[in-house]
Amino acid sequence: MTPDLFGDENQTWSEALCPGAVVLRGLAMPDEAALLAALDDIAAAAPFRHMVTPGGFCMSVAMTNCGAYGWVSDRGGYRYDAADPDSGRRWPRMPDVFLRLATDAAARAGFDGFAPDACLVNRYAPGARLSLHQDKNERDLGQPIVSVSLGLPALFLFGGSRRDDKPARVPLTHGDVVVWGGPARLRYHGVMPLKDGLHPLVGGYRINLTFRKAA
DNA sequence: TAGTCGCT
DNA sequence: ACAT
Repeated sequence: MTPDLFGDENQTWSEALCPGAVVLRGLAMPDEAALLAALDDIAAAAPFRHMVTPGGFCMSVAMTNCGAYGWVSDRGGYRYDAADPDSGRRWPRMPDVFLRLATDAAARAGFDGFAPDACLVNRYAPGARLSLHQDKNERDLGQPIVSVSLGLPALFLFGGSRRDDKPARVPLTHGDVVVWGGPARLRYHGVMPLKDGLHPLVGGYRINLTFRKAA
């Protein structure tokens, strides 16, 4: 199934057209205040930073992590590391409110037993973007990806298994959760440059929580 | 190619 | 295309 079949820009995808991928719109967040407070605690312990790609470019998205493992990038490549390279300390533990949200969303998307040990926290300021890429540094590709959107809206690009497959354009906003796994696990994805705005709870940013089973 | 840049 |  190719992403072309999704059709027009504003058309939402469906499980029927994209096996293994689900968008949960406005997922109920039982304790949104606790979620955002936990986010602040993580950023205080492991500050957002702009990582460098193997090509030597500074990423526009600012990142931090929580959980047993964190995704890091430098001139040596991409990898998961139990320690924050900036501090040498372990990443902050994954808050229970994060874990519940991720496992509930995965279960609702048909992936029972998801037990993430890594949560990459991406912060998009206006103009920040992520070019098309695959998540393939995880040990067990049988485990899905759970992506939680907070704050400003963004246009998510969901492509095929080849870089030159035309991506579907999926608008995502605060409270949306995308889950992909199984046949969709290695699909290319990215985010268009963020537009300016102000979210009442999050401010002038989009925050994305990406849950993975890294090890 | 988790990048950027330049030309059609 | 470029360069990692």
